[in-house]
Amino acid sequence: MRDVAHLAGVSHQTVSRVVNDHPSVRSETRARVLAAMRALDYQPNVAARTLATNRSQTIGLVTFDTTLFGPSFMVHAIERAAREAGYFVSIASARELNVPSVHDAIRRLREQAVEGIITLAPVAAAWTALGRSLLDVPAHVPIVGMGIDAHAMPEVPMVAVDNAAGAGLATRHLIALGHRTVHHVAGPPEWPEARERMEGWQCALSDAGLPVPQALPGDWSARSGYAAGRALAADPAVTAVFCGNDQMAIGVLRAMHEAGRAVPGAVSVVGFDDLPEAPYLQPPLTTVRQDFAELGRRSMHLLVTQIAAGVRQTGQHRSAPDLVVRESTSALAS
Amino acid sequence: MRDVAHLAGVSHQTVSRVVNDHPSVRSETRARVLAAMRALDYQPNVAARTLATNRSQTIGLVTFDTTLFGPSFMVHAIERAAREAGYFVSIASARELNVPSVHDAIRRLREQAVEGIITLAPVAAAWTALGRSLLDVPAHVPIVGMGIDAHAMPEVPMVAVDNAAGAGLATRHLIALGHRTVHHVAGPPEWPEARERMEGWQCALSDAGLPVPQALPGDWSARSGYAAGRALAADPAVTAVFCGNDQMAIGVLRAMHEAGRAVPGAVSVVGFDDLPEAPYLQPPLTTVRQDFAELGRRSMHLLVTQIAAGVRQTGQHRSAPDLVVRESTSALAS
DNA sequence: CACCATTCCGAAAAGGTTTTCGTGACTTTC
DNA sequence: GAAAGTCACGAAAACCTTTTCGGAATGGTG
Repeated sequence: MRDVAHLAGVSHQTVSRVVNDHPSVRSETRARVLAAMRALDYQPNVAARTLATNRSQTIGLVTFDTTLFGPSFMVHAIERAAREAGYFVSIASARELNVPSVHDAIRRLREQAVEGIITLAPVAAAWTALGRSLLDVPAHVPIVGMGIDAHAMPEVPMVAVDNAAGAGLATRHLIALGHRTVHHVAGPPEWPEARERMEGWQCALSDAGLPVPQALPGDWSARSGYAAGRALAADPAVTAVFCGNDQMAIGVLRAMHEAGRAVPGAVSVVGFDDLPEAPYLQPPLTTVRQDFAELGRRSMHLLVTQIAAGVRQTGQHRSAPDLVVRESTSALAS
Repeated sequence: MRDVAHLAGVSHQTVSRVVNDHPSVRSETRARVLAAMRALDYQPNVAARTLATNRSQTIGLVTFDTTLFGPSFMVHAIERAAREAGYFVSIASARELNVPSVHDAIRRLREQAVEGIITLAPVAAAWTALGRSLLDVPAHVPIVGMGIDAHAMPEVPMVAVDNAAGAGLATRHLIALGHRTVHHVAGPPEWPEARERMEGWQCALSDAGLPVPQALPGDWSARSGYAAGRALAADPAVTAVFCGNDQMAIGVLRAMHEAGRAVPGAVSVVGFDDLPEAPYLQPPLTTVRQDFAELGRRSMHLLVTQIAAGVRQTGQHRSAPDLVVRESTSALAS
């Protein structure tokens, strides 16, 4: 910067003014400075700027498993939104699905002086711990939780799809097709999304006065869906299955096929997420679509608002999912 | 830090020494300082440290579409490896699939003073531009390209799976099953991976003295695979298809099914990547597996080496893929 | 012509750490 | 017992910006 100032024949403060678009600098001077900057390939030093302004222009993202479709899409959407808002994004993943890992990721991020944090990691328990850490360091760190447990963490603003409503949509769709009950392959209970979807499914069944079978445990993977599917296929009473996500639905479809139970002829299957591949599965999967891009934008917006205001906000921001009916569901053959 | 020093009754330099594990500080003093740090919940200021040491402890990741399985997995693997090596990772995505976008992402990263860059974005053309930018700013910025065009960019070290070899494996597998030729659904030509797989497929056919049909264009998506699949299904001469990735293979499987052409009875299909869902598709997909986690570790290792040495390295680091045979391929019924 | 506003720019402090150098105290060695 | 060496720590400079304040030049006004 000193060199630039020297070359342009001004002082370094003037260069700073040019960089920051300060009004009071003659346009002729500005041009000279800009020329010098280009000539020397000047790159402002973020560290020094951060030190002087106390603003890092960076937000932190704590992830757990970016291999899953939802989170990976979210990373993309958030980066996009952050760039447009003039922020960099730094990511820190939780090593494992437990409290210390999430805590550690947040610590690393804060150490890096991020201006705000968005978290994609699940673990209701970890959020309790986060709450504690947030109380330790009073609420000057803006944060938004994506898909966190709203009950356990009322003081953290959250944005998520309305999972219970989505599950309700799926379950009622199957009920309307005449199924006497709907079975459920659930995601891991550590994920609030999984629990909410399970609740939505339970409620929809209860409200319709139908029996609520035991849900089968899954871990979001097709492999776990396949395992659950084999169990369901063995029971001739099973005619409708709602899966916690599309990957597990893929596993269920496979298990049904192997067992010779036609989908949707004998068994109807519904997923959740609407993967890009969903229309091309065999059969094309009926599923609940959530608008990940919109969620990403919303969370970023919420974070920026908090950063600007310097005040923690609260509240749930739920977006409504849609049911996309394809060919994996049909009326119960009576 | 001043407060910590004051509380511990030492000067701030001593605190710095404790933080940086400098040897010459009496253990009793160290304990006092550590206690003070804990008491005041002291967090060292990264900006100031970066300013003083000229090291940001951050590496940059330029991505394009983290929605695709490969890249999203890679982000995960790299973050993991980076953390273990003591680095933060900051991501910047290219807005579009062209030169200025990639260039801009790199500029943003460099502005942020990252110590090195790993790029997951494709576009051979963009890499040419990157080469230019690297010459503008002489090689003090360590970099590694994942899946870049090795011919166009010999001076940038790269790590990738041996795509041509993988494509050869797949194609020869089909040839060995008696197929008279193998059709190909290719990824977008902007991606070097797609071009290398295409070349591997061509070579394998030529080497076997078989005719090389026109490849069908795809964009990695199941949708594009489906479109290509419909065209292939309409041609009764088609008995074997090698797809540039698993998603497109999903689309092809669907198209074959709709057209009433049994897989693998009438047509054999091979994919590339080995998605976690691949074993649960209908039929379970024969595909080429690449070890994404290993690739992530390797690229990080290469980057760290460069950062430590302060010298740009070059060379290709190829890892060998495996063919995973499942049920979507079978011998040609003669 | 003197005075005031306004515009443009420089001087200097501040931000929090690392690092080099120096100093005093203590230990070793012949 | 003195010289040499080691250890623990403090003083101060350096890293590169931003920002506040004040000064100088310019232009306009009474």
